Amino acid sequence: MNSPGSTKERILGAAELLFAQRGFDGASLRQLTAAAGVNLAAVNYHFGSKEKLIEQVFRRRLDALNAQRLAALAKLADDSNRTLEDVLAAYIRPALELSHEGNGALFMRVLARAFAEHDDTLRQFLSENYGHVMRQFTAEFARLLPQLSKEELYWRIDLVTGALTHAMSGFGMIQRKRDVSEETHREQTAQHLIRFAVAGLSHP
Amino acid sequence: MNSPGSTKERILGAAELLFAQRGFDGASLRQLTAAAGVNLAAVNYHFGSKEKLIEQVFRRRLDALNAQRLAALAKLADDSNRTLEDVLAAYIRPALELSHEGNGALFMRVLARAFAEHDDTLRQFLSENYGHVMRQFTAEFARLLPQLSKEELYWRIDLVTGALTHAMSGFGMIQRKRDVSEETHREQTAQHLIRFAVAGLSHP
DNA sequence: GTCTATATAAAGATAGAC
DNA sequence: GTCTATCTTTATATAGAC
Repeated sequence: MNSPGSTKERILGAAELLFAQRGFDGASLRQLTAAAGVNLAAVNYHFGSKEKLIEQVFRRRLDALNAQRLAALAKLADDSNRTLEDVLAAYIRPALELSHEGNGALFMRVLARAFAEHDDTLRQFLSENYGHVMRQFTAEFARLLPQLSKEELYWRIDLVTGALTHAMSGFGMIQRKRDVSEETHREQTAQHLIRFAVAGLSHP
Repeated sequence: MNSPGSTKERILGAAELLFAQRGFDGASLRQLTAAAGVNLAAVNYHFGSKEKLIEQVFRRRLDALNAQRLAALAKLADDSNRTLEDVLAAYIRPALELSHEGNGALFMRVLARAFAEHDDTLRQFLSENYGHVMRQFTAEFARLLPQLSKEELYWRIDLVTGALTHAMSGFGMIQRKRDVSEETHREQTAQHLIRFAVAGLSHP
């Protein structure tokens, strides 16, 4: 790992912010290095190219996020009474925690952009590196919803994924009311998302 | 309106394709005019700027689409027994029809990009020109779901919107099976989306 | 590891001939 | 309304001094 204030880390932080705000094409290396307070040449020195930098922006967050999701799912494997709520919580809560720490909310916007981009290179990178996570959760959904055909299940998972991605990309703007604690607010959000996902997956 | 093969119309068609594939920043005026088979200078002559061209790409589809949605909603106003399904169908079916005609599916991808962009200029343009549509539908949802608090309703509408936008942006890739007619396939898709939306909005 | 300077390509936009 | 030619800015990337 990199030390917190290192050049590499500052570039990654600035990249996350500017990619969230202006997109991968919209944010130039000039804006990016200026925001990070480093030299223009530093990106190519440390990452090789803009493309590689983009991959590292994803890796920095997704490695930990998906490890947490799989750990939460593994924990449930012991419990033979695990419910759809439990499995969805294992998927949603780590992302929700990330979106409330530091610039995690910005990253969720970057992720939502990646979804909308339909860019083949990026999709392949995400699929190769993190595809196994979705596959494990899908298997678990199939187990808990045996009445659904394969096609029906895929439809619902796709719709739920779209809903969650969209919602989490907006977290930078959701205003927590002053009389609600940070903890309570996060818990309410989790409940909204989980209940919606349960309804979307399991309706008759 | 423009004649179908006019320079203006060909630019709009090429822009829709390239914006869907590469985004607003990713698609350059050079690529765009080359694809349209027109001169580079034609964009600035006919539209004034790239920004104005982007607005026209939206107008060309959204004017008709949202008019159809409101017309379908108005038709329901007579029926005092109208259901949530009816209202959702009024919102979803016109978009679904658009996405199956000509390059309509490409436009749905452009629209999904616009959602993910979080670009203030674009959001303001869409809100100013088409915000009244969402407001009318929201009022209708509130009437049909009186048990939900305002906050709860907004959450659910936001999640459903994300799901539908995501789903419709993928229509270019959904493979219709050979033994299913185009008509049947579209009807099945409509049913998937409407049932999902009903469940997401009205779960207890 | 960081800097300046620069190479090279491509962007949006416009002027002026036809 | 369409063309060529060009202006100006900005992009990614790299070479070579420190």
